[in-house]
Amino acid sequence: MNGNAPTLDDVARAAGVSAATISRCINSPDRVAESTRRRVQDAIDRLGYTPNFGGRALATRRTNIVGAVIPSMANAIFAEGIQAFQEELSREKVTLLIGSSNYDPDYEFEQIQTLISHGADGLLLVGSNRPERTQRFLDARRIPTMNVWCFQPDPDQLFVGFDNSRAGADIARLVIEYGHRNLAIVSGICEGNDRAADRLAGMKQAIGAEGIDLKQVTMLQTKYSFEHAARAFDTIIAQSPRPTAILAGNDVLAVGLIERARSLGFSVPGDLSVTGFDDISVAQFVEPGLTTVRVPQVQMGQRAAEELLAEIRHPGSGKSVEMLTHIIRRGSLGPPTA
Amino acid sequence: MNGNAPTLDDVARAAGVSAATISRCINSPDRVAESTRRRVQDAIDRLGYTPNFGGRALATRRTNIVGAVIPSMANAIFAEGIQAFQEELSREKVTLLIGSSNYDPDYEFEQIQTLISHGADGLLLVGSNRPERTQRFLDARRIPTMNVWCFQPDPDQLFVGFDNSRAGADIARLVIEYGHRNLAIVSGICEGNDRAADRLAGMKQAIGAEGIDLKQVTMLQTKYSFEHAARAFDTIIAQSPRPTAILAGNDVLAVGLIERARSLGFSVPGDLSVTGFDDISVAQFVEPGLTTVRVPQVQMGQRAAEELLAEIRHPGSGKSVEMLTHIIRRGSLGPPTA
DNA sequence: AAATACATTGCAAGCGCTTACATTTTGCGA
DNA sequence: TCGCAAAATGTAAGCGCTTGCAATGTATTT
Repeated sequence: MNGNAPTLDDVARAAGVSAATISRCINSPDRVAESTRRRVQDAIDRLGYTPNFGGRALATRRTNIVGAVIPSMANAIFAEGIQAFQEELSREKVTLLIGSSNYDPDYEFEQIQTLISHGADGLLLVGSNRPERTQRFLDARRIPTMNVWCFQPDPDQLFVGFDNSRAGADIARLVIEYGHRNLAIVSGICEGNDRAADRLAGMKQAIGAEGIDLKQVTMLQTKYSFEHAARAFDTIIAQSPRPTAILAGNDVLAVGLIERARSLGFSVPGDLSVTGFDDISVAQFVEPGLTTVRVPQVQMGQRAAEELLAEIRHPGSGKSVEMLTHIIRRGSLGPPTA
Repeated sequence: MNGNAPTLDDVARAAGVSAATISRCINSPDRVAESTRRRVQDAIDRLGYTPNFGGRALATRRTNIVGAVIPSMANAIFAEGIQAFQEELSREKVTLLIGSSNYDPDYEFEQIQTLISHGADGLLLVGSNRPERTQRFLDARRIPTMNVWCFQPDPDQLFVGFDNSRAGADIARLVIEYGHRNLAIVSGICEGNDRAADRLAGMKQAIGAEGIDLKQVTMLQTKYSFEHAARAFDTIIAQSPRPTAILAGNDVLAVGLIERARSLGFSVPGDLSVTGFDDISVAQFVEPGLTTVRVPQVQMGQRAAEELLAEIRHPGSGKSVEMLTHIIRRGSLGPPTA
């Protein structure tokens, strides 16, 4: 905030009208005569006036801010979706406040509180299962909240997302179709991360259904980073019998696995197939291209914005939307070699 | 904002004291008697009170928000730096509002206005040369502003960045040292982007200084995307004599070039070397690894936060800092083949 | 020409909070 | 016990904006 910022009154004086008129010029221009509007606009431009946010928030009891808490800004997974979300919001003159939780529920709660105390009219959150305490806070404040990246037919909550479990099952089934029986899974850490947990559950379910003994499947959970993936690879490759395919819980892990494999001299998919999840942009630029589950990030972001805004403006009017994923086939998945 | 949110008065009534006392409990607890403080804290907890941001902003003329406008959220270039910036801020209980300009000066100006009107106490901007109009606005408002990703010894402005021109020269020199005489440059679009322009200028200067005729160097400017880079590659590869090395203005372009090269059957660096700029995380995962200029993103973000906060709290006390870049050698640059 | 409707504009009361200043309470020395 | 400084608390005036209501001006109808 700033000492020399011009206020409504300054503009009013400059334009020779009352403050109310200026306010109306800005908020409902059609209630003001064309000629005055021009004069006012002129004064606004000349003074470089911008409405003071605090004053406006106080008077309207609306901030036109929505908050988003994403698990991480450091990788590309959420970038596109958030970008789309933001674009949709700014079309409606709503500002986005972004926080990141680093996949930590406590930190997520903290971020949520910050956002709320900054007056966020609504919230975008990733995933759905959060601690009791967080949910209680949200409920008590009756903050319109949109959950993305997951989907549950829960009438009390707003979702725009997809079924991680089903998508996980789909990709697992595809791998098995290719003839792999000897599998490993490298998942994200499931605790506090329902998307990771659901993906894993879906994969396990599909694998079991295909008659493969889950006890024979090496399963690891690790952080979403190239290095962690590399370490996971080292563990997996030491198994005997050695898996012929690794299902990764997301693309960052998958790329990490592929890189490590190749730098150790394994060929992908010759010696070993790898699949990903999310279809972030690296997925098509890694060598070989990553066979992965495409998540409709952009659509998800847009739609989430629409429905959240609807819910904010007319509580009860936001709708939940289930989106579909599909598998993108690139080179990283092939048949197993004998 | 929320109809049922308790206000200071509610708390005051519940605790049987005046609103002023509650305010003091929150902002300067030591000016309140221990016993009342406990009673008040109790009421606050019971009611789940959180100060209203608008009211507070209005009264203190401080928001504890800083804004950042980055050119793009869609690629990874700014992600790490911004993350570091944000972490540093939140340590000080300051919230970050992020906007993106899509490399468009007009849109940047718009975002800046939004940020300011939301009460940002200070601003983080990428690069330094912005339109007259933008600069005037900033100056008029006396908004503490930090410029990153560039460095100019301008006493009137705050910088935490590095010399793009020098770094550009460094990498060009390295390429020439490898024996390349036949060069091409694929730069970002320089108009309105001083970083891109400086990098290009540095490269040209170094190339000229090594006695290579700049007229023989194919130079293209294009948007930062894999596809645009691919198209640029097609142009370059049609040149005769064919360049043996391409200097890219950033890593996204470089990766795009490499991918296109390989998919057309060229070997990198066998047939053609490629260098990047920025060292985003894909750079080490593309095949071959990208020889590029490492930019100290994280440090830059941290330091920018520190100095900007200093400037906000005590105008005049923020310092400009020049950081150093260095070249990371990976596989994409090799000697030319005869 | 008077009456009516409607479009413009101004007036003034808050919105929830902080803070300078005024007032009350408390603690302590004489 | 009284007086007085210091500590604790209360009072009230804004901070910049929106908005219901009132007042004015203008055009249309009778």
